[in-house]
Amino acid sequence: MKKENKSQYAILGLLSKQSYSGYEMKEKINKIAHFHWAESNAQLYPMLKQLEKEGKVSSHIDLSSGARQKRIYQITDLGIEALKNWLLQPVEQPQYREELVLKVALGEHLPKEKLLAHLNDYMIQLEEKNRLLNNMVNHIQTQHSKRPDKPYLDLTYDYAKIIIQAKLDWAKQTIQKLQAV
Amino acid sequence: MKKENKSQYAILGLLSKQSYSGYEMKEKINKIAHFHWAESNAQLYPMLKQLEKEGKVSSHIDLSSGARQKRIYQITDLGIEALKNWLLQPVEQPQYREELVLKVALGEHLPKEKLLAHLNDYMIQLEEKNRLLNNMVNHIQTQHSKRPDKPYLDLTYDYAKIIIQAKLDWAKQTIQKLQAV
DNA sequence: CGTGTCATGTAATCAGTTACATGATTCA
DNA sequence: TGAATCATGTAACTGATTACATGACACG
Repeated sequence: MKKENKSQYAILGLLSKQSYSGYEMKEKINKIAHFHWAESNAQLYPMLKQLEKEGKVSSHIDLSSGARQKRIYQITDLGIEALKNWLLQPVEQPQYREELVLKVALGEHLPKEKLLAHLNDYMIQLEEKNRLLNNMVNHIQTQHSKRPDKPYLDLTYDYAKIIIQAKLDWAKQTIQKLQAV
Repeated sequence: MKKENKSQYAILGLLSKQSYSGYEMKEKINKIAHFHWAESNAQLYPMLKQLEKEGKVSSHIDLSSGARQKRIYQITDLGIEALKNWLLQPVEQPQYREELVLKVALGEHLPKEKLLAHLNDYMIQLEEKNRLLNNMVNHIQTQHSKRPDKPYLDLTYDYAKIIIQAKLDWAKQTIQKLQAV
Protein backbone atom coordinates (compact mmCIF):
# COMPACT_ATOMS: atom_id res chain seq x y z
CA MET A 1 0.00 0.00 0.00
CA LYS A 2 1.45 3.28 -1.08
CA LYS A 3 1.70 5.95 1.53
CA GLU A 4 -0.38 8.93 0.63
CA ASN A 5 0.56 12.46 1.35
CA LYS A 6 -1.35 13.58 4.39
CA SER A 7 -0.52 17.28 4.33
CA GLN A 8 -2.97 17.74 1.52
CA TYR A 9 -5.84 16.41 3.61
CA ALA A 10 -4.97 18.59 6.56
CA ILE A 11 -5.04 21.54 4.16
CA LEU A 12 -8.26 20.49 2.48
CA GLY A 13 -9.78 19.87 5.88
CA LEU A 14 -8.91 23.34 7.06
CA LEU A 15 -10.22 24.90 3.86
CA SER A 16 -13.41 22.88 4.15
CA LYS A 17 -14.28 25.05 7.15
CA GLN A 18 -13.16 28.44 5.89
CA SER A 19 -10.99 30.13 3.24
CA TYR A 20 -7.48 31.11 4.24
CA SER A 21 -4.20 32.38 2.88
CA GLY A 22 -1.17 30.13 3.21
CA TYR A 23 0.15 32.24 6.02
CA GLU A 24 -3.13 32.09 7.92
CA MET A 25 -3.29 28.34 7.50
CA LYS A 26 0.13 27.86 8.94
CA GLU A 27 -0.80 30.07 11.87
CA LYS A 28 -4.08 28.31 12.39
CA ILE A 29 -2.56 24.86 12.36
CA ASN A 30 0.13 25.90 14.77
CA LYS A 31 -2.36 27.50 17.08
CA ILE A 32 -5.36 25.24 17.13
CA ALA A 33 -4.11 21.88 15.89
CA HIS A 34 -0.46 21.62 16.84
CA PHE A 35 -1.36 19.11 19.54
CA HIS A 36 -1.94 16.51 16.88
CA TRP A 37 -0.70 18.03 13.64
CA ALA A 38 2.30 19.94 12.29
CA GLU A 39 2.98 21.65 8.99
CA SER A 40 5.96 23.62 7.76
CA ASN A 41 6.05 26.42 5.22
CA ALA A 42 8.18 24.32 2.92
CA GLN A 43 5.40 21.80 2.56
CA LEU A 44 2.46 24.11 2.76
CA TYR A 45 3.16 26.50 -0.10
CA PRO A 46 4.18 23.95 -2.72
CA MET A 47 1.26 21.75 -1.69
CA LEU A 48 -1.18 24.63 -2.18
CA LYS A 49 0.13 25.13 -5.71
CA GLN A 50 -0.17 21.44 -6.43
CA LEU A 51 -3.70 21.27 -5.08
CA GLU A 52 -4.63 24.22 -7.26
CA LYS A 53 -3.13 22.49 -10.29
CA GLU A 54 -5.21 19.43 -9.46
CA GLY A 55 -8.32 21.59 -9.21
CA LYS A 56 -8.92 20.80 -5.56
CA VAL A 57 -8.53 24.40 -4.45
CA SER A 58 -8.78 27.73 -6.20
CA SER A 59 -7.26 31.05 -5.25
CA HIS A 60 -7.44 34.77 -5.75
CA ILE A 61 -5.51 37.78 -4.54
CA ASP A 62 -7.21 39.51 -1.66
CA LEU A 63 -7.46 43.17 -2.65
CA SER A 64 -8.95 44.43 0.59
CA SER A 65 -5.68 43.82 2.37
CA GLY A 66 -3.95 46.62 0.52
CA ALA A 67 -0.91 46.32 -1.68
CA ARG A 68 0.24 43.29 0.21
CA GLN A 69 0.03 40.22 -1.96
CA LYS A 70 -2.23 37.94 -0.03
CA ARG A 71 -3.47 34.90 -1.86
CA ILE A 72 -6.65 33.42 -0.47
CA TYR A 73 -7.38 29.79 -1.14
CA GLN A 74 -10.75 28.14 -1.16
CA ILE A 75 -11.72 24.53 -1.59
CA THR A 76 -13.53 23.38 -4.75
CA ASP A 77 -16.16 20.68 -5.16
CA LEU A 78 -13.44 18.37 -6.41
CA GLY A 79 -11.45 19.15 -3.28
CA ILE A 80 -14.40 18.37 -1.03
CA GLU A 81 -14.88 15.11 -2.86
CA ALA A 82 -11.22 14.13 -2.46
CA LEU A 83 -11.37 15.01 1.22
CA LYS A 84 -14.54 13.03 1.86
CA ASN A 85 -13.12 10.06 0.02
CA TRP A 86 -10.00 10.11 2.17
CA LEU A 87 -12.07 10.39 5.34
CA LEU A 88 -13.70 7.08 4.49
CA GLN A 89 -10.41 5.22 4.07
CA PRO A 90 -9.03 3.15 6.94
CA VAL A 91 -6.78 5.07 9.30
CA GLU A 92 -3.09 4.21 9.12
CA GLN A 93 -1.39 3.79 12.44
CA PRO A 94 1.51 6.18 12.86
CA GLN A 95 4.88 4.83 13.86
CA TYR A 96 6.40 6.56 16.80
CA ARG A 97 9.88 7.48 17.78
CA GLU A 98 9.98 8.64 21.34
CA GLU A 99 13.44 9.94 21.92
CA LEU A 100 12.94 10.42 25.63
CA VAL A 101 11.72 6.86 26.11
CA LEU A 102 14.73 5.57 24.21
CA LYS A 103 16.96 7.54 26.54
CA VAL A 104 15.18 6.10 29.55
CA ALA A 105 15.65 2.60 28.14
CA LEU A 106 19.37 3.34 28.05
CA GLY A 107 19.31 4.83 31.53
CA GLU A 108 22.24 2.75 32.74
CA HIS A 109 24.55 4.75 30.49
CA LEU A 110 23.96 8.17 31.95
CA PRO A 111 24.08 9.72 35.42
CA LYS A 112 20.80 9.50 37.24
CA GLU A 113 20.62 13.25 37.81
CA LYS A 114 20.91 13.81 34.08
CA LEU A 115 18.09 11.39 33.37
CA LEU A 116 15.99 13.10 36.02
CA ALA A 117 16.79 16.43 34.40
CA HIS A 118 15.53 15.14 31.05
CA LEU A 119 12.30 14.03 32.68
CA ASN A 120 11.95 17.35 34.40
CA ASP A 121 12.37 19.23 31.09
CA TYR A 122 9.80 16.92 29.60
CA MET A 123 7.30 17.77 32.33
CA ILE A 124 7.91 21.48 31.96
CA GLN A 125 7.25 21.29 28.24
CA LEU A 126 4.10 19.28 28.82
CA GLU A 127 2.84 21.74 31.38
CA GLU A 128 3.39 24.56 28.92
CA LYS A 129 1.48 22.59 26.31
CA ASN A 130 -1.28 22.04 28.81
CA ARG A 131 -1.49 25.75 29.48
CA LEU A 132 -1.78 26.49 25.77
CA LEU A 133 -4.38 23.80 25.44
CA ASN A 134 -6.49 25.21 28.25
CA ASN A 135 -6.31 28.66 26.69
CA MET A 136 -7.42 27.19 23.41
CA VAL A 137 -10.34 25.30 24.91
CA ASN A 138 -11.37 28.44 26.73
CA HIS A 139 -11.11 30.50 23.60
CA ILE A 140 -13.24 28.06 21.62
CA GLN A 141 -15.73 27.86 24.47
CA THR A 142 -16.24 31.61 24.74
CA GLN A 143 -15.67 32.78 21.15
CA HIS A 144 -16.82 29.89 19.01
CA SER A 145 -19.49 28.13 21.01
CA LYS A 146 -21.87 28.20 18.04
CA ARG A 147 -19.54 26.62 15.47
CA PRO A 148 -21.29 23.63 13.96
CA ASP A 149 -18.13 21.53 14.23
CA LYS A 150 -17.49 22.48 17.84
CA PRO A 151 -18.41 19.01 19.18
CA TYR A 152 -15.75 17.50 16.92
CA LEU A 153 -13.13 20.05 17.87
CA ASP A 154 -13.86 19.37 21.51
CA LEU A 155 -13.16 15.70 20.94
CA THR A 156 -9.72 16.50 19.54
CA TYR A 157 -8.96 18.64 22.57
CA ASP A 158 -10.09 15.81 24.78
CA TYR A 159 -7.50 13.71 23.02
CA ALA A 160 -4.73 16.24 23.57
CA LYS A 161 -5.71 16.61 27.21
CA ILE A 162 -5.75 12.89 27.91
CA ILE A 163 -2.42 12.26 26.19
CA ILE A 164 -0.69 15.17 27.87
CA GLN A 165 -2.03 14.07 31.24
CA ALA A 166 -0.92 10.47 30.63
CA LYS A 167 2.58 11.62 29.78
CA LEU A 168 2.70 13.84 32.84
CA ASP A 169 1.54 10.96 35.04
CA TRP A 170 4.20 8.70 33.60
CA ALA A 171 6.95 11.30 33.97
CA LYS A 172 5.95 11.96 37.56
CA GLN A 173 5.90 8.33 38.61
CA THR A 174 9.09 7.67 36.68
CA ILE A 175 10.89 10.43 38.55
CA GLN A 176 9.64 8.98 41.82
CA LYS A 177 10.73 5.47 40.92
CA LEU A 178 14.16 6.65 39.86
CA GLN A 179 14.62 8.64 43.05
CA ALA A 180 13.56 5.70 45.17
CA VAL A 181 16.42 3.51 43.92
CA MET B 1 19.92 23.31 15.07
CA LYS B 2 20.50 20.52 12.64
CA LYS B 3 18.45 17.43 13.07
CA GLU B 4 20.56 14.44 13.89
CA ASN B 5 19.86 10.99 12.67
CA LYS B 6 18.31 9.06 15.52
CA SER B 7 18.41 5.59 14.00
CA GLN B 8 22.09 5.42 14.77
CA TYR B 9 21.49 5.94 18.46
CA ALA B 10 18.79 3.33 18.62
CA ILE B 11 21.26 0.92 17.00
CA LEU B 12 24.15 1.91 19.25
CA GLY B 13 21.84 1.64 22.24
CA LEU B 14 20.82 -1.87 21.33
CA LEU B 15 24.42 -2.91 20.70
CA SER B 16 25.45 -1.37 24.01
CA LYS B 17 23.53 -4.19 25.69
CA GLN B 18 24.52 -7.08 23.46
CA SER B 19 25.99 -7.94 20.04
CA TYR B 20 23.56 -8.66 17.25
CA SER B 21 23.31 -9.23 13.54
CA GLY B 22 21.31 -6.76 11.49
CA TYR B 23 18.49 -9.22 11.20
CA GLU B 24 18.39 -9.86 14.93
CA MET B 25 18.38 -6.13 15.62
CA LYS B 26 15.42 -5.56 13.40
CA GLU B 27 13.58 -8.43 15.09
CA LYS B 28 14.50 -7.22 18.55
CA ILE B 29 13.37 -3.67 17.89
CA ASN B 30 10.11 -4.85 16.42
CA LYS B 31 9.49 -7.17 19.32
CA ILE B 32 10.60 -5.32 22.40
CA ALA B 33 10.67 -1.67 21.42
CA HIS B 34 8.05 -1.16 18.74
CA PHE B 35 5.84 0.61 21.25
CA HIS B 36 8.12 3.60 21.07
CA TRP B 37 10.51 2.92 18.22
CA ALA B 38 10.49 1.69 14.62
CA GLU B 39 13.24 0.82 12.20
CA SER B 40 13.12 -0.48 8.64
CA ASN B 41 15.64 -2.69 6.84
CA ALA B 42 16.34 0.07 4.39
CA GLN B 43 17.67 2.26 7.16
CA LEU B 44 19.21 -0.39 9.34
CA TYR B 45 21.66 -2.04 6.96
CA PRO B 46 23.12 1.09 5.40
CA MET B 47 23.37 2.66 8.84
CA LEU B 48 25.31 -0.31 10.16
CA LYS B 49 27.81 0.07 7.33
CA GLN B 50 28.11 3.76 8.02
CA LEU B 51 28.62 3.24 11.73
CA GLU B 52 31.33 0.71 10.95
CA LYS B 53 33.04 3.19 8.63
CA GLU B 54 32.92 5.73 11.43
CA GLY B 55 34.46 3.24 13.82
CA LYS B 56 31.48 3.18 16.16
CA VAL B 57 30.77 -0.49 15.58
CA SER B 58 32.84 -3.42 14.35
CA SER B 59 31.69 -6.65 12.79
CA HIS B 60 32.67 -10.19 11.98
CA ILE B 61 31.06 -13.14 10.26
CA ASP B 62 29.60 -15.60 12.69
CA LEU B 63 31.00 -19.01 11.74
CA SER B 64 29.10 -21.02 14.31
CA SER B 65 25.87 -20.44 12.45
CA GLY B 66 26.98 -22.61 9.53
CA ALA B 67 27.39 -21.56 5.94
CA ARG B 68 24.85 -18.80 6.35
CA GLN B 69 26.47 -15.40 6.11
CA LYS B 70 25.58 -13.82 9.39
CA ARG B 71 27.42 -10.64 10.26
CA ILE B 72 27.53 -9.86 13.94
CA TYR B 73 28.01 -6.29 15.01
CA GLN B 74 29.45 -5.07 18.27
CA ILE B 75 29.82 -1.60 19.63
CA THR B 76 33.28 -0.03 20.00
CA ASP B 77 34.61 2.35 22.64
CA LEU B 78 34.09 5.17 20.17
CA GLY B 79 30.51 4.02 19.70
CA ILE B 80 29.89 3.96 23.43
CA GLU B 81 31.30 7.44 23.68
CA ALA B 82 29.08 8.73 20.87
CA LEU B 83 26.05 7.13 22.50
CA LYS B 84 26.78 8.56 25.93
CA ASN B 85 27.33 11.98 24.46
CA TRP B 86 23.96 11.88 22.71
CA LEU B 87 22.25 10.69 25.88
CA LEU B 88 23.37 13.89 27.59
CA GLN B 89 21.92 16.17 24.91
CA PRO B 90 18.51 17.77 25.44
CA VAL B 91 15.61 15.70 24.17
CA GLU B 92 13.91 17.01 21.05
CA GLN B 93 10.14 16.96 21.16
CA PRO B 94 8.68 14.89 18.36
CA GLN B 95 6.02 16.39 16.15
CA TYR B 96 2.95 14.32 15.82
CA ARG B 97 0.54 13.64 13.06
CA GLU B 98 -2.47 11.79 14.33
CA GLU B 99 -4.48 10.85 11.33
CA LEU B 100 -7.40 9.57 13.35
CA VAL B 101 -7.66 12.76 15.35
CA LEU B 102 -7.62 14.77 12.13
CA LYS B 103 -10.47 12.67 10.85
CA VAL B 104 -12.41 13.24 14.04
CA ALA B 105 -11.82 16.98 13.71
CA LEU B 106 -13.45 16.74 10.29
CA GLY B 107 -16.27 14.58 11.62
CA GLU B 108 -18.96 16.74 10.06
CA HIS B 109 -17.89 15.51 6.62
CA LEU B 110 -18.46 11.82 7.09
CA PRO B 111 -21.33 9.64 8.23
CA LYS B 112 -21.39 9.08 11.96
CA GLU B 113 -21.34 5.29 11.61
CA LYS B 114 -18.16 5.54 9.57
CA LEU B 115 -16.49 7.69 12.19
CA LEU B 116 -17.57 5.23 14.87
CA ALA B 117 -16.14 2.41 12.75
CA HIS B 118 -12.79 4.20 12.60
CA LEU B 119 -12.79 4.56 16.36
CA ASN B 120 -13.71 0.94 16.75
CA ASP B 121 -10.81 -0.17 14.54
CA TYR B 122 -8.55 2.07 16.56
CA MET B 123 -9.62 0.38 19.78
CA ILE B 124 -9.15 -3.07 18.33
CA GLN B 125 -5.62 -2.21 17.26
CA LEU B 126 -4.84 -0.74 20.66
CA GLU B 127 -6.17 -3.81 22.42
CA GLU B 128 -3.96 -5.99 20.26
CA LYS B 129 -1.00 -3.78 21.14
CA ASN B 130 -1.93 -4.09 24.78
CA ARG B 131 -1.95 -7.85 24.50
CA LEU B 132 1.50 -7.87 22.93
CA LEU B 133 2.72 -5.48 25.60
CA ASN B 134 1.46 -7.69 28.41
CA ASN B 135 3.14 -10.70 26.84
CA MET B 136 6.35 -8.76 26.61
CA VAL B 137 6.21 -7.57 30.22
CA ASN B 138 5.51 -11.11 31.31
CA HIS B 139 8.37 -12.45 29.26
CA ILE B 140 10.81 -9.93 30.71
CA GLN B 141 9.51 -10.61 34.19
CA THR B 142 9.97 -14.38 33.98
CA GLN B 143 12.95 -14.72 31.64
CA HIS B 144 15.02 -11.62 32.25
CA SER B 145 14.34 -10.63 35.84
CA LYS B 146 18.07 -10.37 36.55
CA ARG B 147 18.99 -8.04 33.70
CA PRO B 148 20.81 -5.05 35.14
CA ASP B 149 18.82 -2.69 32.93
CA LYS B 150 15.47 -4.25 33.82
CA PRO B 151 14.32 -1.26 35.91
CA TYR B 152 14.81 0.98 32.89
CA LEU B 153 13.04 -1.38 30.53
CA ASP B 154 10.15 -1.54 32.95
CA LEU B 155 9.85 2.23 32.81
CA THR B 156 9.52 2.14 29.05
CA TYR B 157 6.78 -0.46 29.30
CA ASP B 158 5.06 1.71 31.87
CA TYR B 159 5.08 4.42 29.25
CA ALA B 160 3.59 2.19 26.57
CA LYS B 161 0.95 0.98 28.99
CA ILE B 162 -0.11 4.44 30.09
CA ILE B 163 -0.28 5.80 26.56
CA ILE B 164 -2.23 2.85 25.22
CA GLN B 165 -4.64 3.08 28.13
CA ALA B 166 -5.08 6.82 27.63
CA LYS B 167 -5.89 6.31 23.97
CA LEU B 168 -8.34 3.56 24.81
CA ASP B 169 -10.03 5.76 27.39
CA TRP B 170 -10.33 8.57 24.88
CA ALA B 171 -11.66 6.30 22.15
CA LYS B 172 -14.21 4.81 24.49
CA GLN B 173 -15.53 8.12 25.75
CA THR B 174 -15.47 9.54 22.23
CA ILE B 175 -17.62 6.69 20.95
CA GLN B 176 -20.05 7.30 23.81
CA LYS B 177 -20.22 11.01 23.18
CA LEU B 178 -20.81 10.50 19.48
CA GLN B 179 -23.54 7.98 20.11
CA ALA B 180 -25.25 10.26 22.60
CA VAL B 181 -25.78 13.01 20.01
C1' DC C 1 14.34 54.51 10.91
C1' DG C 2 14.66 50.12 12.58
C1' DT C 3 12.48 46.07 14.59
C1' DG C 4 8.77 42.90 14.36
C1' DT C 5 5.32 40.80 11.98
C1' DC C 6 2.89 39.72 7.68
C1' DA C 7 3.48 37.12 3.59
C1' DT C 8 5.28 33.86 0.17
C1' DG C 9 8.38 31.10 -1.39
C1' DT C 10 12.92 27.95 -2.87
C1' DA C 11 17.23 24.98 -2.43
C1' DA C 12 19.51 21.70 -0.26
C1' DT C 13 19.44 18.08 2.49
C1' DC C 14 18.07 14.43 5.24
C1' DA C 15 14.75 10.89 6.84
C1' DG C 16 12.10 7.11 5.96
C1' DT C 17 9.22 3.81 3.32
C1' DT C 18 8.01 0.60 -0.30
C1' DA C 19 9.07 -2.56 -3.24
C1' DC C 20 12.18 -5.38 -5.06
C1' DA C 21 16.23 -8.68 -5.35
C1' DT C 22 18.87 -12.59 -3.89
C1' DG C 23 19.98 -16.76 -1.89
C1' DA C 24 20.53 -20.21 1.95
C1' DT C 25 18.31 -23.19 5.37
C1' DT C 26 14.66 -25.66 7.65
C1' DC C 27 10.95 -28.53 7.93
C1' DA C 28 6.65 -30.62 6.79
C1' DT D 1 9.76 -30.01 -3.28
C1' DG D 2 7.73 -26.12 -1.97
C1' DA D 3 6.60 -22.86 1.71
C1' DA D 4 8.35 -20.39 5.61
C1' DT D 5 11.89 -18.22 7.69
C1' DC D 6 16.66 -16.54 8.05
C1' DA D 7 19.61 -13.08 6.24
C1' DT D 8 21.31 -9.01 3.78
C1' DG D 9 20.81 -5.60 0.95
C1' DT D 10 19.52 -1.69 -3.02
C1' DA D 11 16.73 1.63 -6.01
C1' DA D 12 13.39 4.69 -6.36
C1' DC D 13 10.55 7.55 -4.30
C1' DT D 14 8.16 10.42 -1.03
C1' DG D 15 8.02 13.09 3.12
C1' DA D 16 9.70 16.69 5.90
C1' DT D 17 12.89 20.00 7.83
C1' DT D 18 16.29 23.68 7.91
C1' DA D 19 17.94 27.46 6.31
C1' DC D 20 17.75 30.97 3.36
C1' DA D 21 15.66 34.78 0.40
C1' DT D 22 12.68 38.61 -0.45
C1' DG D 23 9.91 42.43 0.37
C1' DA D 24 5.96 45.17 2.26
C1' DC D 25 3.74 47.17 6.13
C1' DA D 26 2.93 48.72 11.09
C1' DC D 27 4.25 50.96 14.89
C1' DG D 28 6.88 53.08 18.30
